[in-house]
Amino acid sequence: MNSNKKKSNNSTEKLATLADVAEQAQVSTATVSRCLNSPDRVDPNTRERVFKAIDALSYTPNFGARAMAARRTQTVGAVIPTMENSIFSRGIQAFQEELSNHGFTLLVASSSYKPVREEEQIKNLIARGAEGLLLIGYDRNPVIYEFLRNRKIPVWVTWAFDPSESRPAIGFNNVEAMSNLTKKILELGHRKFGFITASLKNNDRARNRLKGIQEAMKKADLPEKNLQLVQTNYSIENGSKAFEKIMGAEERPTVVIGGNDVLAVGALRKAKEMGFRIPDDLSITGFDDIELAQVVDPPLTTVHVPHRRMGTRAAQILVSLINGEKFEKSEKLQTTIQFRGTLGHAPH
Amino acid sequence: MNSNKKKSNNSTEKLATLADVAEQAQVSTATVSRCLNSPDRVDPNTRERVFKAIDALSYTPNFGARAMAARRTQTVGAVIPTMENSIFSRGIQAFQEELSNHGFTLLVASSSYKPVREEEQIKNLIARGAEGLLLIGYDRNPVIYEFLRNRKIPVWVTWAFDPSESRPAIGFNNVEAMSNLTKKILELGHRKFGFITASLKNNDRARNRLKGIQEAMKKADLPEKNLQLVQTNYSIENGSKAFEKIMGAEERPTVVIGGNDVLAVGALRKAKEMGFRIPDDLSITGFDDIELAQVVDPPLTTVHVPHRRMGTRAAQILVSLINGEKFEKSEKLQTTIQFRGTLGHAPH
DNA sequence: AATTTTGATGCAAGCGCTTTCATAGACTAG
DNA sequence: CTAGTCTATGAAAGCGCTTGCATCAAAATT
Repeated sequence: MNSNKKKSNNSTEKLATLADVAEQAQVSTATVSRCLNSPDRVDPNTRERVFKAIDALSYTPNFGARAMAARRTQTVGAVIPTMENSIFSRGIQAFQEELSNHGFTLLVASSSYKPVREEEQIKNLIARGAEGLLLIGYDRNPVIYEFLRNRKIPVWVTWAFDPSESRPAIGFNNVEAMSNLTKKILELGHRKFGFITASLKNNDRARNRLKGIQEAMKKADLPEKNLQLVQTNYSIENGSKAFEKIMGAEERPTVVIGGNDVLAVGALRKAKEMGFRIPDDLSITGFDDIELAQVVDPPLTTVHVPHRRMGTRAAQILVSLINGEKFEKSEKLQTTIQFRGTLGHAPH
Repeated sequence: MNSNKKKSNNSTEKLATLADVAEQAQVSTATVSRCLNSPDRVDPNTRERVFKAIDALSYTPNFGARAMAARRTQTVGAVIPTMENSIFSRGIQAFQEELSNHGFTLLVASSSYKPVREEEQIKNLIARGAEGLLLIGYDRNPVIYEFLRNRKIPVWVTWAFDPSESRPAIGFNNVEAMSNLTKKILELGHRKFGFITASLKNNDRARNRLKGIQEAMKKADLPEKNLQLVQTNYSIENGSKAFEKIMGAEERPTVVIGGNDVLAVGALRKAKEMGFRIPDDLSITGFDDIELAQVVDPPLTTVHVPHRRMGTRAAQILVSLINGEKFEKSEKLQTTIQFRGTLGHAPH
């Protein structure tokens, strides 16, 4: 293009490097490096000179170069399905705090619930030097696991614990959690169910939650047709739409179970718009117990998940793994039902 | 330590490198590199051999090495105050989508509203090769700006537009937005105000929102004491507490303005708990118009911010800047008042 | 006083890539 | 048939750092 592109910004002069600092401080690059990485191995006077030079030159170490030379990045990656709502934020927050305690940095990426995008992000994180990976749920192309195994990158699955899966994980049993909730719902006399879920494809957590409902229903001798299912993407708006769809059917359920809180809240909103009194005319439940659940009216009855504990523990495990410790056991965390205002007796 | 630490995981065998691929495919490293970066510059047969080798070895390029050799990272960084609620998520989502359209990757970090942490994160992003930076609001140590200028890293401020600041930005005028809202509130007869805000320190957006209220009140000849102020951190819970505090005072306001939706929703929840009928007994307003605002009951009257447009445009600007184009003009986006159910006439 | 130990520093070899420049072969044109 | 033009490839020089090894002076030990 035109020549002024060359002149501007970052093109002309180069940024300060370790070598520049070394020169300015009249020491070798080795010494500067030591100042940065093990300051006590260098004489206080020299150190001061070096730091002065660093300041003067606005020097920042080049992470890539450092990573390459040291063959360490002190970085772990996580790819979560979405950052748009706060389903994962509390857990990830705890994850990163704990990592930070161990001197690690977290790189997060999101997949938008798309397998292809997840794969890209995984590779991207690896390329950026992630020494360990946190992934949500089990479901993904085995090729990825194989790839990761080849590259010897420790991986840990979270947000799920499924005894039928061999891969180690830390999380809760989605089948059990949902089955427990369903039992409570059954006790309250409900016999016709609606379930709004994320797409079941590529989502073991969603499938297992469904399974939990189905198992509990079966135990109560309810036929499958008593469960009306709608799959959609996680968003409040979609929850509303799905709710409308369910209520448009001839046989209306007396309870609508949300695959997560976001969906449930969407349903709740629409339900109120449509004039349902909650929980007298209709019950609604969620899953996750994010902050949202407490601010809607009535507050949402939901399954409480120990997000923070999950995140913290996951960090500890991953750090051990990276440090070369063997570690193969899954850990199961308990969920509890958080009774609030949206679950009541079946009407009549 | 014990020797088995050495043996496990990533220690023993090394990962495949470009050179390994080259050897396996019987070509030079240059050719492999070309296969990756400009595939059409290499013979189809060779290319196929190379890709086969890449697959066979589970090779992934080392980002750090590439960045160093190519002196490009195609990465931009953003540091936002928090990921815990969705205030920034929509804007950042749009930001990243647009970046992605231009072949850039986004690295996000969060500062937890702490200046020190923000500085760390900025340096971290720079170290990781961010070629441009998106920052929220103007307020920060000038030293940082100076540092960034030295390093020739393009920076753009967003989520704010303040004509009195010289630094270029894209965002909305917080003073104006809040002043407009306040005028509406005044028109409805309110004379006593409560304002729940984030800490005013290091937060120009919060300060300007306050200023907006104050200006409008002054224009209406209301004394300063008619505005009761509580500073707290952004969270629903804190919003509730702040609300309690405000209502504990002898002179109760007839309207409580939330510095953002999260705070407002916390106030709303507590207000209902305390038995206020909203908006008959008391009005409440928010700021941001995040999804949360629509699901509370009554739905929150708030200031709508064009998050997505802001993010998209910010990405475009930053990309231009990185490509060496000159670009110094701030852009102002319009906010609108989103009237919903929590703002009504002053009681009596 | 002679020897050993210690501490601070420098030298230089890489880490895994990109890219310039050179080369060699295959074509095209005169 | 020779000169000129392409095209596909390789050799090798770095990019900015860390770190093992060597060096040397000063401190500690004998």
